[in-house]
Amino acid sequence: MVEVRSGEIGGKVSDKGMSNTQQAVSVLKDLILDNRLASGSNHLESELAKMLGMSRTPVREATLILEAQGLVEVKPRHGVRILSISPKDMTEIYDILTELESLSAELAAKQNHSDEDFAGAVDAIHRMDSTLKNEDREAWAMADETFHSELVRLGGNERIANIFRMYSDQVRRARKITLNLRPKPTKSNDDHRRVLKAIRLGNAEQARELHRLHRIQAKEMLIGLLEEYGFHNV
Amino acid sequence: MVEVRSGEIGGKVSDKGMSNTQQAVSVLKDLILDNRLASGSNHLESELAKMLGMSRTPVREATLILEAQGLVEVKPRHGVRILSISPKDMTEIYDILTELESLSAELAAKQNHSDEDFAGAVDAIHRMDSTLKNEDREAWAMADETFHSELVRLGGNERIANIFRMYSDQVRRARKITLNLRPKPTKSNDDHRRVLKAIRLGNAEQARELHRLHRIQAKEMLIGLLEEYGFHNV
DNA sequence: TAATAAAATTACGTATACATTAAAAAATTA
DNA sequence: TAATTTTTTAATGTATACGTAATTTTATTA
Repeated sequence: MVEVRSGEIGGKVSDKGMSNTQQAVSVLKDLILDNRLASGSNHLESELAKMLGMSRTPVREATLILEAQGLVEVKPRHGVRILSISPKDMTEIYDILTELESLSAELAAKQNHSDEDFAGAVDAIHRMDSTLKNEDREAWAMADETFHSELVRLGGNERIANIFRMYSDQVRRARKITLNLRPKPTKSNDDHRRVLKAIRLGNAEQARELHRLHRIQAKEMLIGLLEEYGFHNV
Repeated sequence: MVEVRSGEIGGKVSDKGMSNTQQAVSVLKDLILDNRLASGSNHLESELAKMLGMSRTPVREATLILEAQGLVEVKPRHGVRILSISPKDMTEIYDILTELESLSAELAAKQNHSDEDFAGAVDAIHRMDSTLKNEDREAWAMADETFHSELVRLGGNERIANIFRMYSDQVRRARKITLNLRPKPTKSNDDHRRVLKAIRLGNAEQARELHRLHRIQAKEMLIGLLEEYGFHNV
């Protein structure tokens, strides 16, 4: 049995001010995204409670929150089921992100952002370049996600940002798998550069369409890989 | 003090098989959407528990779920705050729905739906026509929401359906207010007819763009009305 | 009186107890 | 043996108890 608490395995260093419920959400999410709670597996409330070193009450609350976020399914008397992601799920999520990120690009282009506002996105692109040179795909993926997240932030729609975070969590496992199967993502870096340029020039429609295309291509490659390699549930 | 339980005021007729937590979610949601729990107001867990005739535990769980759905904010020691909707919130939500519904129209057009599949949408349009003739705007709004919901269903992306439901709930109060301020929504009916036609003809790009335009116009009118009449928080 | 400190209140977060009921196991019957 | 019924087990849903800490009230001081 795994004993998981903040300072030990859980990950997060500082739990200060966090309620047990919030801690449980955070730790469970980490465990799920790391695949240490395997997708498809079931876990009783009491088991998780023992694992997290707290009573059932906050664990139960956490599972309800995670269920609302789409990471688990609470099935009475069968425990909490860690949801897996199928190619169909990936398609659904990528379709949504394609639309909402493209809209974000459009909205970002329509605003009067300062150079400072773009610093995060510029830095992300730089890191994508350098990590790609070093063949560090793990780090490249992080920088890539940062760029997308910056794009969404620049768009200024907070609800899109929430949706983005939620679905990024859900597809992380699948992305990790395809990361080393896919060809070297040189084009992604170029795409991002072009999108950012269009945004900075205030060219909303172009930014939107460029990003949309980028996303659609990324989706097709990813789904293709998942199906080609037979990952029907991740 | 208001005593709210299923058969009495709560609304839902059958609570069979529903846990108290689920009932609490359902009843509280109804109360919020009906504005019987006013937006902006705060309510202690114990108050809601007494109101719903159950202990704090399920009520607390319900508020966490409703918080994850964006209807309330849980503020320790200040109670549960019923969130209000500002024009900015409306803009955010309508922008999201515009994209996701337009995508749904596109996806629907790309599928091979039978006539039966379209029955719901066709019926909704008929009801929009008849209710408009009878000047029954309340009923018109219901039919309109049904059409949009059918559109999303035809698109086949379940996550979009979830997002749609969630945000429809959030904007219902605001829509109700503008319903009698707006001009007679004749054009909406025509728009829907055209979108549906494009979908049935398999003209994905046209369906997408038609619906997109429809949504953008609806949004601008709605936000315009809210601001014109000074509804800064609904 | 206004500002500060002390005391009282009380809402929340959590643990725990327990009834309910679904699932599993055992016993019975055909 | 296979199917059915009964018994047992145990996970959940809910109520409740209670410590903690934030807030409010009261008292004290300048």
